Amino acid sequence: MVTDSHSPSRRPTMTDVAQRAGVSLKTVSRVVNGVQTVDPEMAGRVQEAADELGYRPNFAAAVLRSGARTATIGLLIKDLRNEFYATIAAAVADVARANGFQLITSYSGENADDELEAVQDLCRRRVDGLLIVPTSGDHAGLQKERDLGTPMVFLDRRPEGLDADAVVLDNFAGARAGTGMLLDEGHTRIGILIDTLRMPTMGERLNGVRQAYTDRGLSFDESLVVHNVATPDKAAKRMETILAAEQAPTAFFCGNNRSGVGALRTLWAHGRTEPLVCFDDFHLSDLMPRPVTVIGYDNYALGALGAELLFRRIRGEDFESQTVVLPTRLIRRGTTTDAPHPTSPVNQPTEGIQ
Amino acid sequence: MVTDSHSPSRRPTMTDVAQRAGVSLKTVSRVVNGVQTVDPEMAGRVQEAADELGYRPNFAAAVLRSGARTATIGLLIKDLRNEFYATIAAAVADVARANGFQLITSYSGENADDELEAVQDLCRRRVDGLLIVPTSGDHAGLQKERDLGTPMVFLDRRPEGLDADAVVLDNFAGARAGTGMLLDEGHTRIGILIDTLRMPTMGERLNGVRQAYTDRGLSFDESLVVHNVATPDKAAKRMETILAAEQAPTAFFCGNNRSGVGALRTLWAHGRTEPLVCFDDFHLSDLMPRPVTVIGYDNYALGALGAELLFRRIRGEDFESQTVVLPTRLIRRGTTTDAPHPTSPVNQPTEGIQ
DNA sequence: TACAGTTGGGACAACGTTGTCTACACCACA
DNA sequence: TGTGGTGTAGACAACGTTGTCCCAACTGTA
Repeated sequence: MVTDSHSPSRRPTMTDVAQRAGVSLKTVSRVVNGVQTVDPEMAGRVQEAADELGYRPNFAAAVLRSGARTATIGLLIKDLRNEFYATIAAAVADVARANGFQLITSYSGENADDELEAVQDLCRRRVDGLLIVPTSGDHAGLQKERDLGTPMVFLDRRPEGLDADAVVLDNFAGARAGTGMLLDEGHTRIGILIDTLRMPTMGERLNGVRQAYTDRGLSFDESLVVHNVATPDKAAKRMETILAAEQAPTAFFCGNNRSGVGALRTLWAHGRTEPLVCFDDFHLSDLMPRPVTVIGYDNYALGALGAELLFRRIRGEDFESQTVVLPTRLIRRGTTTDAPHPTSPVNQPTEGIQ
Repeated sequence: MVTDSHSPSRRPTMTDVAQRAGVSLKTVSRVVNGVQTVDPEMAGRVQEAADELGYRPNFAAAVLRSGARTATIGLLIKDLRNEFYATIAAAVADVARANGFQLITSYSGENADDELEAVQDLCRRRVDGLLIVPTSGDHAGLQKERDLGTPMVFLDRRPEGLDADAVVLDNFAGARAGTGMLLDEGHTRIGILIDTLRMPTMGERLNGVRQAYTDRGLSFDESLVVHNVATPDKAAKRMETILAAEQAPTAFFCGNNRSGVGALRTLWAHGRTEPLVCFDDFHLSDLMPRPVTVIGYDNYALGALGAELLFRRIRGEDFESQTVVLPTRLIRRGTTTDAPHPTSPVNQPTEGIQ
């Protein structure tokens, strides 16, 4: 049997460095942490030994002993291939970096159970805070984790059954303005394509649509609403049916960019020119063959404000749970000029997109 | 002076649970880890105590003691707002999740020093592996970290001055095919817009352009190459000058999607119809007012294959450093049908985009 | 009743680091 | 020469967990 004097790939520890430099463990600790009460000659020797061995401090051990922060936040988010989520992630990453924190990006899952499991894993890792872009409905399960001392901020959707901060969009006002524009242009039969109403944001947008009708003393025909349009492909298919119908709408409102893009594809494939308003701006929407009016917002700010809020909590600031509502902006293309519309007051972010 | 019997927000530990359940620390450990040699009645009592206190295992402490993996990988990447990087990040996130790992997404920085610093921070945190989408030129500084036991895989660019795995695109073949198409259509004055040649990928693409000329016995006019086109705005501006020139090119080749999008903007704003080939596909490129031919590739596969490679290393597989070259595909729009072109052999990924 | 074998639970040390306390050497000053 | 202060370094314990070892209590059998 061969005795291996040292396991081959074990990382060197402070003890190894101390031995090599002929000093105590604690002195190495002092040098590594830049404590000034070490004789320069000795510090030099220690540094040399550390370099030779390729010593790298074990951050987790230091955190464990000192009770310091892990300097890590978690982000629960769905699909980074989606421009909307990717921009949020970019904003959060920027703020984390500015604060010297690392960011763990985790999947928010398909339902409340997945979400809870992901949160619990991050809590086991003792992240200092969590940003959650929820997919599920009920967040009551997370209350316990928050009470246990992990601050949470929700992005894009208000938490349900849970007392926590949030940064959301003014979905109602945005949809109201977008629909209003179409109504004011004389359209009364507006086809509405939305994703499932289990997403509260969709409900808010649909209510905004209804309100635009009410504002003008018009009645809204609920049969013009097409539900569960979750993907561009679905939207494109549904549009085929809609356009073929006898009394086809003369204009369209799409609840998000996925349905919007799909609907446009079909519309243009048939050479149709019905105006379409899309909630969510999307990349290159200004380069499209026909002007696309969109309801845009500062997506980056959504993430950045959420992260800032979280860091205030992490720094120990204590305040009532708050919900920041970000304004949307109707970006008219090809009709009149861009015009902002009234919305809930909010500290307007200054960060630009791109 | 008030003695605080227990600090207010300290998380409960195994010791606390043990005390409450009236068992030993070790028994709690056994229950938490699902060891079967515990009396069910006692296990129940422990579980109950743990639930009441809101006990959450300290993952870092467990890793420290047991010497297990941190089950974490690091991803160094630049700007998630860029569709190219976001897709890579999404792929890496998916593979990490499939392996039960968490993903720390960190910024790869502007230069080799930033990059090294980011890598070192992740090594202090003892990530089990690193995926790097490099921005800098020289990676020799990372050799040490790799030797110390952190496997690394480079994405999109080959490592320089460092022995490590990589997954890259066949930039040369892609550019050659794209330029070849324009030449075969009869264009000989092709304007070339590229970013800085300090990006080796740009050099490979430019060489592909040159090769296309050589293939056909044509000579390439280097004065048609516009360098340092780093943003869409820059591309749009440079195009203004180019179009105004006396002997303007009759076709264009853009080195990446940033320059491509900017160039198209100016081209279309002037109602020009010169064909343009763009390296990198981009979102909605098929919905553009005029057909845009692009050199596309499976971006998601780039990230996924890199992550798979990394996990093989993490699992302890030992093999020579390898570089996987992903094929590109010339996507002709508005001219003929899509046609793949010959390229280096590689196990073709099956994952689709979106 | 005595003994071996099996089962379940606790005591203790260790992972790699830092906080606290103490010890020693040196200097200045009385 | 004694005293006190300062500057530097080491000993020891502790962070929250798990691995190892051992012991007590059962079981079944001769």
